[in-house]
Amino acid sequence: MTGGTQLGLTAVIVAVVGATPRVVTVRSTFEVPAPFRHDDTPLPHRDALPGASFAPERFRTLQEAVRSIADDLCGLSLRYVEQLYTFGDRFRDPHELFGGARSLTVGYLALVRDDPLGGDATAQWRDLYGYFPWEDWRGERPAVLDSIILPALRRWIAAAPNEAERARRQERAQLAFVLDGDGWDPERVLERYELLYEVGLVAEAFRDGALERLSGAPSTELPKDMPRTLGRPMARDGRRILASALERLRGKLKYRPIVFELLPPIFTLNQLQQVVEALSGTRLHKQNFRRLMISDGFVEPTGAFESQTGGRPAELFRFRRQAIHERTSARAIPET
Amino acid sequence: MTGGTQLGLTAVIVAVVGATPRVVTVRSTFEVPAPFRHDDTPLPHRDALPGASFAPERFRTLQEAVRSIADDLCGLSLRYVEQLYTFGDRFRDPHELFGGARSLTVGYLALVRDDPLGGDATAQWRDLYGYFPWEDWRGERPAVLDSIILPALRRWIAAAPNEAERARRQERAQLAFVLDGDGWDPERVLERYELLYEVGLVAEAFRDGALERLSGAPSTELPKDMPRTLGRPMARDGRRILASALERLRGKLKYRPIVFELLPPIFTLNQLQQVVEALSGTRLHKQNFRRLMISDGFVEPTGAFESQTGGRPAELFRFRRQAIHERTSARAIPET
DNA sequence: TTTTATTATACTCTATATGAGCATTATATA
DNA sequence: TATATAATGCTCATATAGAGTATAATAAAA
Repeated sequence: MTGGTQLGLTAVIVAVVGATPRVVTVRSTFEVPAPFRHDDTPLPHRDALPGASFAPERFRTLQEAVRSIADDLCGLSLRYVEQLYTFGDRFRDPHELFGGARSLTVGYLALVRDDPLGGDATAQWRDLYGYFPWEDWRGERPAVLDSIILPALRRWIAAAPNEAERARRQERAQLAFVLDGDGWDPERVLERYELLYEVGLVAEAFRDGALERLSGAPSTELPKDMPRTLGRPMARDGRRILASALERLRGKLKYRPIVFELLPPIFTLNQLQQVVEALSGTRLHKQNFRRLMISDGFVEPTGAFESQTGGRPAELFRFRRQAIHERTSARAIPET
Repeated sequence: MTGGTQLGLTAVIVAVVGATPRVVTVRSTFEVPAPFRHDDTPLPHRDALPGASFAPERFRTLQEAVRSIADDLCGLSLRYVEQLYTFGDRFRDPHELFGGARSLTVGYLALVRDDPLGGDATAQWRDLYGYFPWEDWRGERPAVLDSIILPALRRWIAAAPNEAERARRQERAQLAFVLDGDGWDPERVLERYELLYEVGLVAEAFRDGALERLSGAPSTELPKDMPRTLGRPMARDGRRILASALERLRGKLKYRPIVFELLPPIFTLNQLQQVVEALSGTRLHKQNFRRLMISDGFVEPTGAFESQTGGRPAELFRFRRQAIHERTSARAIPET
């Protein structure tokens, strides 16, 4: 049992302020150990997801430990917590490259209402789409797609060493980014991030390649001259975990009423819609959204009105918790 | 850092033979350590899910390690592997009760075609519904529901210490088992298992209570006289992991074409339907199922026919992999 | 005070998907 | 040749999604 494993917990803590989805980051303290450090050592990325190693003696469950981390590091009391995925690929944490034990982390998604941060002084809210600018389709089609991503993908496909590999690349790129035709799937967040990593369009790919070379580990092939990379990078595999979180969130949005965890107890349908749009990254049809929310029974009117709308006052609604029981099954295989 | 943690991997390996869903089990070797053993020490449950501790130096990814375990223990080459969940509750493994380190395991769902087992001589295929007899609604409504489960749930609700708790119990039972009305949700597999555990209708609840008392740990309150318990028990929290797997499988069935991983390359629509029914535990309308499969483009006719049907020969179909691209979004929030 | 801009809300229309059932076809067997 | 059995084809009613038009209630501008 050489080395053993180190088990950590990582939290993706999400809130929505107005129309902006936010995530909590803390400042990463990782430095390449001195013996390996050169003049051209790449600077580590400083945005990290809040996390800590799991202390088995202190917590009965992993979720309790996550709540404690969120409280300690961010001063937040989490409303909704859900396990995402356990990340265990070799070298996911650069410590491993320099003699550290194999590092695994269990990722969690947490939702909170917009609250002030306390705890660790480095904790702060950041715009989620700063990390994934290609994921926000609420306004125009994201400009980076046509200016950078699609051309780079086409070059990457053309550069395939053989025909079979070219076909595979074509298929992956088509599925993730829709090279031609339409059919952007908001849910393929992780697939897209991983493809960009592989193609070398995110800074982490270069950082990891450089660290691997420094440490003497066999390193990934990537162009020497770093092209323009996209989105704000994160320490370790933070952005991969964040991508998993956004993917899960978008998936669940459709069939579980989790948005309400992000809203105040009383809200207008427009606020509700803005939060959904912020997370799904798409625009919705207002009248139909309204019809759906009401007919599904997820909301009920309070009789009160919000008049700061700039137009006709909007009725205030509250979440109907019972609606979960009356839930209609998602698109189903036809029954009997 | 007292004790530390032990990280394992656990595989739920599923196949469908005809209309019977199967899962691989191996024989558990756990024994209560001698100093704690009494005359009335509960017998450990012998069905275990295949698993092993994670060897970080040998594997680049957790999934590689799972494939290796499946090969070593069961002689199987896994077609489809998907991470389920990481189980880390205190005492999920009885070793912990007797001084062992905190044990976590990462659960994986794997699908294979029906293959003979090799490897560990104790590996064998077992009927999945042997573990969850209340989950199979393909024939009659499962008899245990009315004969045992619902009455026990009603007693449990009535025995609540106060009104608030009674309401909570009522709500949970209604959601999971539909005390009255209709609306059985095939996907709430884990919720149902956990409720039965809490109510004391599965043998593991008694085993765990007894082991906790033996070890001196604070133990759960359960009736002294064990009532008739339901389904085949499993070692440790195997059945909880299995329930997660079935839940995930049923969920994915609706929007991802994973059934095809369980079928031979060429199959009739009836075979396809039987596999879906086996996993979902429900009956489907044959003509509509056919219409859906064809219109979604998931299958294409081969031109060949199967004549051992007992009636008109059935056309043989193959899976159309491209259909994944043309995928239609699941029940969606209305767009723009 | 009237007009205009703005947003909320109500309602309508159409295309499609789903749940259900009936009708027809192609086999094996009596 | 008749009968049982299963596969396949087709129709119909209803529900739901996507899209758009119409009306209502405000604040701010004219």
